[in-house]
Amino acid sequence: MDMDKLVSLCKRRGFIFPSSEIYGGINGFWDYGPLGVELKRNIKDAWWHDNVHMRDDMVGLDCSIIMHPRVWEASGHVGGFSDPMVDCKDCKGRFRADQVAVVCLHAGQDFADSKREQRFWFSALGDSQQAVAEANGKDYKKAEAKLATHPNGSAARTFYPISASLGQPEYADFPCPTCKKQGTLTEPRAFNLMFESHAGAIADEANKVYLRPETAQGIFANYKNVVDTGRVKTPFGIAQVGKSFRNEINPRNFTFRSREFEQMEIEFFCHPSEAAQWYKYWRDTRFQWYVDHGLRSDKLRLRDHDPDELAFYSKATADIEYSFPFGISELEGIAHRGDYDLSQHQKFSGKDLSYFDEERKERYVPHVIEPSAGADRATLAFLCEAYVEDEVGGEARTVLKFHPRFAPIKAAVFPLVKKDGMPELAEKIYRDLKRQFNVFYDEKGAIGRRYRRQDEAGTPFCLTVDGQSLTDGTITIRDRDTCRQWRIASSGAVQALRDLLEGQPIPSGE
RNA sequence: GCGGGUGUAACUCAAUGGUAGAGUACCUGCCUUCCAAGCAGGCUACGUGGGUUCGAUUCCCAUCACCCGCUCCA
Repeated sequence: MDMDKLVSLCKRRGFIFPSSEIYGGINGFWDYGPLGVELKRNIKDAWWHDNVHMRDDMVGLDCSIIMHPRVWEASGHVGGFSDPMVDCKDCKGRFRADQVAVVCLHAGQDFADSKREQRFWFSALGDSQQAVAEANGKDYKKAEAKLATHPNGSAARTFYPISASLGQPEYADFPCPTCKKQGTLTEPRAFNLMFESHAGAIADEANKVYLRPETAQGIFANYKNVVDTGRVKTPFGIAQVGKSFRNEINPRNFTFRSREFEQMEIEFFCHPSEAAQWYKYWRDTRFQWYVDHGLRSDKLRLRDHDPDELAFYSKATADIEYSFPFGISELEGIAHRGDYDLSQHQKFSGKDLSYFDEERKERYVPHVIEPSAGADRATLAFLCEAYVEDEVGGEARTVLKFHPRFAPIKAAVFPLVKKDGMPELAEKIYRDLKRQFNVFYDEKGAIGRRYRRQDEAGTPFCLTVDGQSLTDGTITIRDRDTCRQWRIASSGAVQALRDLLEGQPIPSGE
Protein backbone atom coordinates (compact mmCIF):
# COMPACT_ATOMS: atom_id res chain seq x y z
CA MET A 1 0.00 0.00 0.00
CA ASP A 2 1.42 3.36 -0.78
CA MET A 3 0.40 6.64 0.69
CA ASP A 4 -0.44 8.31 -2.62
CA LYS A 5 -3.18 5.83 -3.35
CA LEU A 6 -4.69 6.30 0.07
CA VAL A 7 -4.54 10.08 -0.17
CA SER A 8 -6.23 10.03 -3.54
CA LEU A 9 -8.91 7.61 -2.35
CA CYS A 10 -9.52 9.84 0.67
CA LYS A 11 -10.02 12.78 -1.64
CA ARG A 12 -12.07 10.93 -4.24
CA ARG A 13 -14.47 9.37 -1.77
CA GLY A 14 -14.71 12.26 0.63
CA PHE A 15 -12.76 11.07 3.65
CA ILE A 16 -10.13 13.78 3.97
CA PHE A 17 -9.52 17.06 2.11
CA PRO A 18 -6.74 19.65 2.41
CA SER A 19 -8.02 22.53 4.52
CA SER A 20 -8.93 25.70 2.62
CA GLU A 21 -8.14 23.95 -0.63
CA ILE A 22 -9.74 26.57 -2.88
CA TYR A 23 -7.16 29.03 -1.53
CA GLY A 24 -4.25 26.69 -2.17
CA GLY A 25 -4.38 24.81 1.11
CA ILE A 26 -2.70 25.54 4.42
CA ASN A 27 0.20 23.52 5.73
CA GLY A 28 -0.63 21.33 8.70
CA PHE A 29 -4.42 21.48 8.54
CA TRP A 30 -6.89 18.97 7.11
CA ASP A 31 -10.66 18.62 6.83
CA TYR A 32 -12.77 15.50 7.18
CA GLY A 33 -15.38 15.04 4.45
CA PRO A 34 -18.74 13.28 4.61
CA LEU A 35 -17.29 9.77 5.02
CA GLY A 36 -14.28 10.88 7.06
CA VAL A 37 -16.30 12.63 9.70
CA GLU A 38 -18.34 9.46 10.25
CA LEU A 39 -15.23 7.30 10.47
CA LYS A 40 -13.45 9.55 12.93
CA ARG A 41 -16.56 10.08 15.01
CA ASN A 42 -17.12 6.32 15.20
CA ILE A 43 -13.56 5.88 16.46
CA LYS A 44 -13.97 8.57 19.09
CA ASP A 45 -17.37 7.22 20.13
CA ALA A 46 -16.00 3.69 20.45
CA TRP A 47 -13.13 4.99 22.57
CA TRP A 48 -15.51 6.93 24.80
CA HIS A 49 -17.91 4.01 25.08
CA ASP A 50 -15.21 1.52 25.99
CA ASN A 51 -13.25 3.77 28.36
CA VAL A 52 -15.99 5.81 30.01
CA HIS A 53 -19.42 4.23 29.70
CA MET A 54 -18.30 0.64 30.11
CA ARG A 55 -16.22 1.35 33.20
CA ASP A 56 -17.14 2.06 36.79
CA ASP A 57 -13.93 3.94 37.51
CA MET A 58 -13.97 6.61 34.82
CA VAL A 59 -15.75 9.93 34.34
CA GLY A 60 -15.67 12.30 31.40
CA LEU A 61 -14.80 15.95 31.03
CA ASP A 62 -14.86 18.55 28.30
CA CYS A 63 -12.94 21.68 29.08
CA SER A 64 -12.11 24.91 27.30
CA ILE A 65 -9.35 25.07 24.75
CA ILE A 66 -8.10 28.41 26.06
CA MET A 67 -7.14 28.26 29.72
CA HIS A 68 -5.51 30.56 32.23
CA PRO A 69 -1.96 31.24 30.99
CA ARG A 70 -0.50 30.14 34.33
CA VAL A 71 -1.62 26.61 33.52
CA TRP A 72 1.07 26.51 30.84
CA GLU A 73 3.70 27.84 33.20
CA ALA A 74 2.91 25.04 35.62
CA SER A 75 2.99 22.45 32.86
CA GLY A 76 6.31 23.75 31.56
CA HIS A 77 4.98 24.68 28.13
CA VAL A 78 5.65 28.38 28.65
CA GLY A 79 9.27 29.20 29.31
CA GLY A 80 10.47 25.88 28.13
CA PHE A 81 9.33 26.58 24.61
CA SER A 82 9.18 30.32 24.17
CA ASP A 83 12.90 31.16 24.03
CA PRO A 84 15.33 29.71 21.52
CA MET A 85 16.41 26.40 22.93
CA VAL A 86 19.20 23.98 22.18
CA ASP A 87 18.97 20.31 22.96
CA CYS A 88 21.73 17.88 23.71
CA LYS A 89 21.07 14.86 21.54
CA ASP A 90 23.01 12.70 23.93
CA CYS A 91 21.88 13.54 27.46
CA LYS A 92 18.55 15.03 26.35
CA GLY A 93 19.27 18.20 28.27
CA ARG A 94 17.51 21.32 27.01
CA PHE A 95 18.96 24.77 27.50
CA ARG A 96 18.04 28.32 26.67
CA ALA A 97 20.46 29.28 23.93
CA ASP A 98 21.32 32.62 25.55
CA GLN A 99 22.32 30.81 28.72
CA VAL A 100 24.93 28.59 27.18
CA ALA A 101 28.46 29.96 26.86
CA VAL A 102 31.33 28.25 25.09
CA VAL A 103 35.05 28.97 25.34
CA CYS A 104 37.78 27.53 23.16
CA LEU A 105 41.37 27.57 24.40
CA HIS A 106 43.67 27.10 21.48
CA ALA A 107 47.28 27.44 20.44
CA GLY A 108 49.07 27.08 17.14
CA GLN A 109 49.68 29.12 14.02
CA ASP A 110 47.19 27.60 11.74
CA PHE A 111 43.76 27.49 13.23
CA ALA A 112 42.43 25.61 10.22
CA ASP A 113 44.99 22.84 10.51
CA SER A 114 43.93 20.78 13.43
CA LYS A 115 47.16 18.72 13.42
CA ARG A 116 49.33 21.69 14.20
CA GLU A 117 46.89 23.25 16.48
CA GLN A 118 45.60 22.26 19.85
CA ARG A 119 42.15 23.12 21.07
CA PHE A 120 40.30 22.61 24.28
CA TRP A 121 36.58 23.21 24.42
CA PHE A 122 34.63 24.22 27.49
CA SER A 123 31.05 25.20 28.00
CA ALA A 124 28.79 26.12 30.86
CA LEU A 125 25.44 27.60 31.68
CA GLY A 126 26.17 31.30 31.84
CA ASP A 127 26.88 34.31 29.69
CA SER A 128 30.59 35.02 30.20
CA GLN A 129 34.05 33.59 29.80
CA GLN A 130 34.34 33.92 33.53
CA ALA A 131 31.39 31.62 34.07
CA VAL A 132 32.89 28.98 31.82
CA ALA A 133 36.24 29.15 33.58
CA GLU A 134 34.64 28.80 36.97
CA ALA A 135 32.32 26.00 35.98
CA ASN A 136 35.15 23.91 34.57
CA GLY A 137 37.62 24.73 37.37
CA LYS A 138 40.52 22.34 37.39
CA ASP A 139 40.20 21.09 33.81
CA TYR A 140 40.18 24.64 32.52
CA LYS A 141 43.35 25.53 34.41
CA LYS A 142 45.07 22.40 33.28
CA ALA A 143 44.35 23.25 29.66
CA GLU A 144 45.63 26.76 30.08
CA ALA A 145 48.86 25.43 31.55
CA LYS A 146 49.32 22.96 28.75
CA LEU A 147 48.83 25.57 26.03
CA ALA A 148 51.30 27.94 27.62
CA THR A 149 54.05 25.53 26.58
CA HIS A 150 52.72 24.76 23.12
CA PRO A 151 55.66 24.75 20.66
CA ASN A 152 53.87 26.39 17.76
CA GLY A 153 52.81 29.61 19.32
CA SER A 154 51.01 31.37 22.05
CA ALA A 155 47.73 30.46 23.64
CA ALA A 156 44.51 32.30 22.93
CA ARG A 157 40.95 32.22 24.08
CA THR A 158 37.86 32.52 21.95
CA PHE A 159 34.52 33.14 23.53
CA TYR A 160 31.36 32.00 21.83
CA PRO A 161 28.00 33.20 23.04
CA ILE A 162 26.00 30.41 21.56
CA SER A 163 23.24 32.46 19.97
CA ALA A 164 25.83 34.41 17.96
CA SER A 165 27.63 31.29 16.79
CA LEU A 166 25.02 29.92 14.48
CA GLY A 167 26.38 28.80 11.20
CA GLN A 168 29.99 28.88 12.43
CA PRO A 169 31.85 25.73 11.43
CA GLU A 170 32.98 25.37 15.04
CA TYR A 171 29.40 24.93 16.20
CA ALA A 172 29.70 21.19 15.64
CA ASP A 173 32.50 21.07 18.24
CA PHE A 174 30.59 22.79 20.99
CA PRO A 175 30.30 20.64 24.07
CA CYS A 176 27.11 20.13 26.02
CA PRO A 177 27.18 22.22 29.20
CA THR A 178 26.00 19.26 31.25
CA CYS A 179 27.36 16.04 29.86
CA LYS A 180 30.41 17.70 28.19
CA LYS A 181 30.10 15.62 25.04
CA GLN A 182 31.05 17.49 21.89
CA GLY A 183 28.91 17.93 18.82
CA THR A 184 25.69 16.86 20.46
CA LEU A 185 23.93 20.23 20.51
CA THR A 186 21.09 20.88 18.10
CA GLU A 187 20.66 24.24 16.43
CA PRO A 188 18.85 26.73 18.65
CA ARG A 189 15.18 26.77 17.86
CA ALA A 190 13.18 29.89 18.53
CA PHE A 191 9.89 28.14 18.18
CA ASN A 192 7.11 28.33 20.65
CA LEU A 193 5.04 25.25 20.03
CA MET A 194 1.91 26.96 21.26
CA PHE A 195 -0.44 29.05 19.16
CA GLU A 196 -0.96 32.43 20.72
CA SER A 197 -3.99 34.63 20.80
CA HIS A 198 -5.40 37.42 22.93
CA ALA A 199 -8.43 37.36 25.17
CA GLY A 200 -10.08 40.69 24.61
CA ALA A 201 -10.13 43.26 21.89
CA ILE A 202 -6.68 44.73 22.48
CA ALA A 203 -3.73 42.56 21.62
CA ASP A 204 -0.98 43.07 24.18
CA GLU A 205 1.24 41.04 26.48
CA ALA A 206 -1.15 41.39 29.41
CA ASN A 207 -3.95 39.42 27.80
CA LYS A 208 -1.95 36.89 25.85
CA VAL A 209 -3.47 33.41 25.88
CA TYR A 210 -2.62 30.09 24.27
CA LEU A 211 -4.54 27.41 22.44
CA ARG A 212 -3.95 24.27 24.48
CA PRO A 213 -1.13 22.07 23.18
CA GLU A 214 -2.65 19.07 24.98
CA THR A 215 -5.94 18.21 26.64
CA ALA A 216 -4.23 16.74 29.70
CA GLN A 217 -3.82 20.00 31.61
CA GLY A 218 -7.54 20.65 31.52
CA ILE A 219 -8.02 17.42 33.38
CA PHE A 220 -5.42 18.26 36.01
CA ALA A 221 -6.86 21.74 36.43
CA ASN A 222 -10.30 20.22 37.04
CA TYR A 223 -9.09 17.34 39.16
CA LYS A 224 -10.16 18.99 42.41
CA ASN A 225 -13.61 19.83 41.02
CA VAL A 226 -14.18 16.24 39.99
CA VAL A 227 -12.97 14.84 43.31
CA ASP A 228 -15.18 17.27 45.23
CA THR A 229 -18.33 16.68 43.21
CA GLY A 230 -18.01 13.50 41.22
CA ARG A 231 -18.26 10.92 44.05
CA VAL A 232 -15.10 9.31 42.77
CA LYS A 233 -12.44 7.55 44.79
CA THR A 234 -9.05 6.27 43.83
CA PRO A 235 -8.28 4.51 41.69
CA PHE A 236 -10.27 6.46 39.09
CA GLY A 237 -9.76 8.18 35.79
CA ILE A 238 -10.92 11.29 33.97
CA ALA A 239 -11.28 11.09 30.20
CA GLN A 240 -11.42 13.82 27.62
CA VAL A 241 -11.65 14.01 23.84
CA GLY A 242 -10.86 17.27 22.17
CA LYS A 243 -8.84 19.46 19.86
CA SER A 244 -5.29 20.49 20.63
CA PHE A 245 -2.93 22.76 18.72
CA ARG A 246 0.78 22.71 18.16
CA ASN A 247 2.70 24.98 15.91
CA GLU A 248 4.75 22.15 14.46
CA ILE A 249 7.91 23.17 12.67
CA ASN A 250 7.30 20.80 9.82
CA PRO A 251 3.93 19.13 9.52
CA ARG A 252 4.31 15.95 7.49
CA ASN A 253 2.83 12.71 6.35
CA PHE A 254 -0.75 13.56 5.48
CA THR A 255 -2.78 13.99 8.67
CA PHE A 256 -0.20 12.28 10.87
CA ARG A 257 1.49 15.42 12.11
CA SER A 258 -0.96 18.28 11.95
CA ARG A 259 -1.00 21.63 13.68
CA GLU A 260 -4.58 21.12 14.77
CA PHE A 261 -5.43 17.66 15.97
CA GLU A 262 -7.72 15.76 18.25
CA GLN A 263 -6.66 13.85 21.33
CA MET A 264 -8.33 11.12 23.35
CA GLU A 265 -6.75 11.29 26.78
CA ILE A 266 -7.17 9.62 30.13
CA GLU A 267 -5.55 10.69 33.37
CA PHE A 268 -5.85 7.80 35.77
CA PHE A 269 -5.29 8.66 39.44
CA CYS A 270 -4.17 6.06 41.93
CA HIS A 271 -2.26 5.41 45.14
CA PRO A 272 1.52 5.63 44.57
CA SER A 273 1.97 2.02 45.60
CA GLU A 274 -0.39 0.82 42.85
CA ALA A 275 0.85 3.04 40.07
CA ALA A 276 3.25 0.55 38.53
CA GLN A 277 0.54 -2.04 38.30
CA TRP A 278 -1.97 0.38 36.75
CA TYR A 279 0.66 1.49 34.29
CA LYS A 280 1.02 -2.09 33.09
CA TYR A 281 -2.73 -2.51 32.98
CA TRP A 282 -3.32 0.52 30.78
CA ARG A 283 -0.39 -0.22 28.55
CA ASP A 284 -1.77 -3.67 27.76
CA THR A 285 -5.43 -2.68 27.68
CA ARG A 286 -4.86 0.13 25.23
CA PHE A 287 -2.71 -2.01 22.97
CA GLN A 288 -5.39 -4.68 22.87
CA TRP A 289 -8.01 -2.08 21.89
CA TYR A 290 -6.25 -1.43 18.60
CA VAL A 291 -5.81 -5.13 17.94
CA ASP A 292 -9.49 -5.80 18.65
CA HIS A 293 -10.49 -3.15 16.15
CA GLY A 294 -8.52 -4.58 13.31
CA LEU A 295 -4.91 -3.40 13.43
CA ARG A 296 -2.96 -6.48 12.48
CA SER A 297 -0.50 -7.41 15.15
CA ASP A 298 2.54 -7.39 12.89
CA LYS A 299 2.05 -3.74 11.94
CA LEU A 300 1.23 -2.73 15.47
CA ARG A 301 3.72 -2.83 18.27
CA LEU A 302 4.16 -1.81 21.86
CA ARG A 303 7.49 -0.23 22.63
CA ASP A 304 8.76 0.58 26.10
CA HIS A 305 10.94 3.66 26.29
CA ASP A 306 14.53 3.22 27.34
CA PRO A 307 15.26 4.82 30.69
CA ASP A 308 17.36 7.54 29.01
CA GLU A 309 14.53 8.31 26.63
CA LEU A 310 12.07 9.17 29.39
CA ALA A 311 10.97 12.70 30.13
CA PHE A 312 12.49 13.72 33.46
CA TYR A 313 9.16 13.50 35.29
CA SER A 314 8.16 10.12 33.91
CA LYS A 315 8.84 6.85 35.66
CA ALA A 316 7.93 4.76 32.62
CA THR A 317 6.49 5.32 29.18
CA ALA A 318 5.38 3.02 26.39
CA ASP A 319 4.39 3.91 22.85
CA ILE A 320 1.83 2.08 20.80
CA GLU A 321 3.27 2.33 17.31
CA TYR A 322 1.97 1.49 13.87
CA SER A 323 3.95 0.77 10.76
CA PHE A 324 2.63 3.39 8.33
CA PRO A 325 3.79 3.51 4.70
CA PHE A 326 5.98 6.47 5.73
CA GLY A 327 7.49 4.70 8.72
CA ILE A 328 6.79 3.42 12.19
CA SER A 329 5.08 6.14 14.17
CA GLU A 330 3.32 6.65 17.46
CA LEU A 331 -0.45 6.28 17.81
CA GLU A 332 -0.65 6.52 21.56
CA GLY A 333 1.67 7.00 24.50
CA ILE A 334 1.06 5.53 27.93
CA ALA A 335 3.05 7.40 30.56
CA HIS A 336 3.55 6.86 34.25
CA ARG A 337 3.83 10.50 35.31
CA GLY A 338 4.06 10.06 39.06
CA ASP A 339 2.69 13.04 40.97
CA TYR A 340 4.50 15.54 38.76
CA ASP A 341 1.48 17.28 37.25
CA LEU A 342 -0.63 17.62 40.36
CA SER A 343 2.41 18.78 42.34
CA GLN A 344 3.19 21.41 39.75
CA HIS A 345 -0.36 22.73 39.85
CA GLN A 346 -0.28 22.74 43.63
CA LYS A 347 2.84 24.84 43.46
CA PHE A 348 1.60 27.28 40.85
CA SER A 349 -1.99 27.62 42.02
CA GLY A 350 -1.33 27.48 45.74
CA LYS A 351 -4.27 25.07 46.09
CA ASP A 352 -4.04 21.79 47.95
CA LEU A 353 -4.55 18.99 45.46
CA SER A 354 -3.92 16.11 47.80
CA TYR A 355 -6.51 13.42 48.26
CA PHE A 356 -7.78 11.82 51.42
CA ASP A 357 -8.17 8.10 50.96
CA GLU A 358 -11.02 6.98 53.26
CA GLU A 359 -10.14 3.32 53.06
CA ARG A 360 -6.46 3.75 53.74
CA LYS A 361 -7.00 6.66 56.14
CA GLU A 362 -4.18 8.34 54.33
CA ARG A 363 -3.64 11.68 52.58
CA TYR A 364 -1.54 11.75 49.44
CA VAL A 365 -1.09 13.30 46.02
CA PRO A 366 -2.21 10.56 43.64
CA HIS A 367 0.10 9.22 40.99
CA VAL A 368 -1.05 9.47 37.43
CA ILE A 369 -1.07 7.07 34.50
CA GLU A 370 -1.73 8.85 31.22
CA PRO A 371 -2.88 6.95 28.12
CA SER A 372 -2.84 9.68 25.47
CA ALA A 373 -4.07 8.78 22.00
CA GLY A 374 -4.33 10.76 18.77
CA ALA A 375 -7.75 10.50 17.16
CA ASP A 376 -6.47 11.58 13.76
CA ARG A 377 -3.53 9.22 13.98
CA ALA A 378 -5.82 6.35 14.89
CA THR A 379 -8.13 7.27 12.02
CA LEU A 380 -5.19 7.27 9.62
CA ALA A 381 -3.92 3.92 10.91
CA PHE A 382 -7.34 2.31 10.57
CA LEU A 383 -7.59 3.71 7.03
CA CYS A 384 -4.17 2.32 6.10
CA GLU A 385 -4.98 -1.04 7.60
CA ALA A 386 -8.40 -1.22 5.92
CA TYR A 387 -7.11 -0.39 2.45
CA VAL A 388 -7.00 -3.56 0.37
CA GLU A 389 -6.76 -4.19 -3.35
CA ASP A 390 -8.08 -7.61 -4.24
CA GLU A 391 -9.82 -9.37 -7.10
CA VAL A 392 -13.44 -10.28 -7.59
CA GLY A 393 -14.25 -12.48 -10.57
CA GLY A 394 -11.00 -11.46 -12.23
CA GLU A 395 -11.66 -7.74 -11.76
CA ALA A 396 -9.45 -5.59 -9.53
CA ARG A 397 -11.26 -4.08 -6.60
CA THR A 398 -10.37 -1.49 -3.99
CA VAL A 399 -12.03 -2.08 -0.68
CA LEU A 400 -11.79 -0.55 2.78
CA LYS A 401 -12.19 -3.37 5.27
CA PHE A 402 -13.14 -1.34 8.31
CA HIS A 403 -14.22 -2.91 11.54
CA PRO A 404 -18.05 -2.70 11.37
CA ARG A 405 -18.02 -0.47 14.41
CA PHE A 406 -15.99 2.15 12.54
CA ALA A 407 -17.57 1.85 9.09
CA PRO A 408 -19.03 5.23 8.10
CA ILE A 409 -22.01 3.56 6.41
CA LYS A 410 -23.28 0.39 8.06
CA ALA A 411 -25.31 -0.90 5.13
CA ALA A 412 -26.57 0.06 1.69
CA VAL A 413 -29.98 -0.89 0.34
CA PHE A 414 -30.54 -1.42 -3.39
CA PRO A 415 -33.34 -2.51 -5.69
CA LEU A 416 -31.75 -4.91 -8.15
CA VAL A 417 -33.37 -2.96 -10.99
CA LYS A 418 -35.39 0.20 -11.03
CA LYS A 419 -38.78 -1.30 -11.82
CA ASP A 420 -41.50 -3.78 -10.84
CA GLY A 421 -41.94 -2.25 -7.39
CA MET A 422 -38.43 -3.13 -6.25
CA PRO A 423 -37.49 0.50 -5.48
CA GLU A 424 -40.57 0.89 -3.31
CA LEU A 425 -39.79 -2.16 -1.17
CA ALA A 426 -36.12 -1.27 -0.97
CA GLU A 427 -36.92 2.24 0.14
CA LYS A 428 -39.21 0.95 2.88
CA ILE A 429 -36.41 -1.28 4.21
CA TYR A 430 -34.04 1.67 3.98
CA ARG A 431 -36.39 3.85 6.05
CA ASP A 432 -36.68 1.16 8.73
CA LEU A 433 -32.93 0.70 8.97
CA LYS A 434 -32.22 4.42 8.97
CA ARG A 435 -33.90 4.84 12.34
CA GLN A 436 -31.12 2.79 13.90
CA PHE A 437 -28.11 2.90 11.61
CA ASN A 438 -26.40 5.17 9.17
CA VAL A 439 -27.48 3.50 5.93
CA PHE A 440 -27.47 4.48 2.28
CA TYR A 441 -29.97 4.01 -0.55
CA ASP A 442 -29.00 3.77 -4.20
CA GLU A 443 -31.00 2.70 -7.23
CA LYS A 444 -28.88 4.12 -10.04
CA GLY A 445 -26.86 2.12 -12.55
CA ALA A 446 -25.67 -1.46 -12.62
CA ILE A 447 -25.80 -3.43 -9.39
CA GLY A 448 -22.12 -4.37 -9.60
CA ARG A 449 -21.13 -0.75 -9.77
CA ARG A 450 -23.18 0.01 -6.69
CA TYR A 451 -21.50 -2.82 -4.77
CA ARG A 452 -18.04 -1.57 -5.70
CA ARG A 453 -18.87 1.96 -4.68
CA GLN A 454 -19.82 0.71 -1.24
CA ASP A 455 -16.66 -1.38 -1.09
CA GLU A 456 -14.61 1.80 -1.49
CA ALA A 457 -16.61 3.48 1.25
CA GLY A 458 -16.02 0.50 3.53
CA THR A 459 -19.71 -0.37 3.92
CA PRO A 460 -19.78 -3.85 5.47
CA PHE A 461 -23.17 -5.02 4.12
CA CYS A 462 -25.41 -4.46 1.11
CA LEU A 463 -29.08 -5.44 1.10
CA THR A 464 -30.68 -6.04 -2.29
CA VAL A 465 -34.33 -6.37 -3.23
CA ASP A 466 -34.78 -8.67 -6.23
CA GLY A 467 -37.60 -10.39 -8.09
CA GLN A 468 -37.93 -13.10 -5.46
CA SER A 469 -38.37 -10.46 -2.75
CA LEU A 470 -41.67 -9.42 -4.29
CA THR A 471 -43.13 -12.91 -3.95
CA ASP A 472 -41.61 -14.40 -0.78
CA GLY A 473 -40.51 -11.34 1.18
CA THR A 474 -36.81 -12.28 1.38
CA ILE A 475 -33.92 -10.10 0.33
CA THR A 476 -30.25 -10.81 -0.26
CA ILE A 477 -27.52 -9.57 1.98
CA ARG A 478 -23.94 -9.29 0.74
CA ASP A 479 -20.79 -9.35 2.82
CA ARG A 480 -18.16 -6.77 1.84
CA ASP A 481 -15.05 -8.83 2.48
CA THR A 482 -16.09 -12.12 0.89
CA CYS A 483 -18.76 -10.86 -1.57
CA ARG A 484 -20.82 -13.81 -0.32
CA GLN A 485 -24.61 -13.43 -0.41
CA TRP A 486 -27.45 -15.10 1.46
CA ARG A 487 -31.15 -14.46 1.95
CA ILE A 488 -32.93 -13.06 4.97
CA ALA A 489 -36.54 -12.07 5.61
CA SER A 490 -36.97 -8.41 4.77
CA SER A 491 -39.06 -7.98 7.90
CA GLY A 492 -36.09 -9.08 9.99
CA ALA A 493 -33.55 -6.81 8.31
CA VAL A 494 -33.02 -4.51 11.30
CA GLN A 495 -32.29 -7.37 13.69
CA ALA A 496 -30.16 -9.24 11.16
CA LEU A 497 -28.03 -6.18 10.51
CA ARG A 498 -27.62 -5.51 14.22
CA ASP A 499 -26.44 -9.07 14.83
CA LEU A 500 -23.94 -8.87 12.00
CA LEU A 501 -22.59 -5.53 13.11
CA GLU A 502 -22.13 -6.92 16.59
CA GLY A 503 -19.93 -9.66 15.22
CA GLN A 504 -22.25 -12.56 14.43
CA PRO A 505 -20.40 -14.65 11.85
CA ILE A 506 -21.79 -14.68 8.33
CA PRO A 507 -23.41 -17.95 7.18
CA SER A 508 -21.01 -20.34 5.51
CA GLY A 509 -21.53 -21.95 2.11
CA GLU A 510 -24.01 -20.63 -0.41
C1' G B 1 14.79 23.92 9.05
C1' C B 2 18.02 21.91 4.66
C1' G B 3 18.28 19.42 -0.22
C1' G B 4 15.60 17.25 -4.40
C1' G B 5 10.97 16.56 -7.07
C1' U B 6 5.89 17.68 -8.48
C1' G B 7 1.67 21.10 -9.39
C1' U B 8 -3.38 20.60 -16.08
C1' A B 9 -11.00 18.18 -14.79
C1' A B 10 -13.45 14.92 -8.82
C1' C B 11 -9.23 10.93 -9.66
C1' U B 12 -4.98 9.13 -12.91
C1' C B 13 -2.37 11.16 -16.80
C1' A B 14 -1.30 13.63 -22.03
C1' A B 15 -0.13 17.68 -25.43
C1' U B 16 1.20 22.76 -26.44
C1' G B 17 4.87 30.11 -26.90
C1' G B 18 -1.26 31.20 -30.45
C1' U B 19 -6.09 29.65 -24.05
C1' A B 20 -5.98 22.15 -23.97
C1' G B 21 -7.12 15.95 -24.92
C1' A B 22 -7.92 10.95 -22.98
C1' G B 23 -9.36 7.09 -19.47
C1' U B 24 -11.97 6.61 -15.05
C1' A B 25 -15.58 9.03 -12.10
C1' C B 26 -19.99 12.05 -11.94
C1' C B 27 -25.03 13.75 -14.03
C1' U B 28 -29.49 12.83 -17.61
C1' G B 29 -32.14 9.32 -20.62
C1' C B 30 -32.72 4.36 -22.77
C1' C B 31 -31.59 -0.59 -21.68
C1' U B 32 -30.53 -3.92 -17.76
C1' U B 33 -32.86 -9.75 -12.77
C1' C B 34 -26.46 -9.82 -8.89
C1' C B 35 -20.48 -7.74 -8.83
C1' A B 36 -17.11 -1.18 -12.18
C1' A B 37 -21.83 -4.15 -19.08
C1' G B 38 -23.90 -1.35 -23.49
C1' C B 39 -25.94 3.00 -26.28
C1' A B 40 -26.92 8.38 -26.59
C1' G B 41 -26.12 13.03 -24.44
C1' G B 42 -23.88 16.30 -20.64
C1' C B 43 -20.70 18.97 -16.64
C1' U B 44 -15.80 19.98 -14.97
C1' A B 45 -9.02 21.95 -15.36
C1' C B 46 -3.68 24.75 -16.63
C1' G B 47 -2.20 26.27 -7.66
C1' U B 48 -1.28 31.80 -6.77
C1' G B 49 1.34 36.45 -7.93
C1' G B 50 4.77 38.91 -10.83
C1' G B 51 8.21 39.20 -15.18
C1' U B 52 9.73 38.38 -20.50
C1' U B 53 6.58 38.44 -25.04
C1' C B 54 2.20 41.02 -29.92
C1' G B 55 0.56 36.70 -27.15
C1' A B 56 2.45 32.42 -21.37
C1' U B 57 -0.74 26.52 -19.18
C1' U B 58 4.18 26.25 -21.66
C1' C B 59 10.08 30.28 -20.54
C1' C B 60 12.01 33.10 -15.97
C1' C B 61 11.35 34.75 -10.76
C1' A B 62 8.74 34.56 -6.32
C1' U B 63 5.14 32.33 -3.36
C1' C B 64 1.85 28.47 -1.70
C1' A B 65 0.77 23.34 -1.40
C1' C B 66 2.02 18.24 -1.74
C1' C B 67 5.72 14.11 -2.18
C1' C B 68 10.81 11.95 -1.20
C1' G B 69 15.48 12.12 1.69
C1' C B 70 17.89 14.36 5.97
C1' U B 71 16.70 17.02 10.49
C1' C B 72 13.12 17.39 14.28
C1' C B 73 9.16 15.28 17.01
C1' A B 74 5.52 17.54 23.32
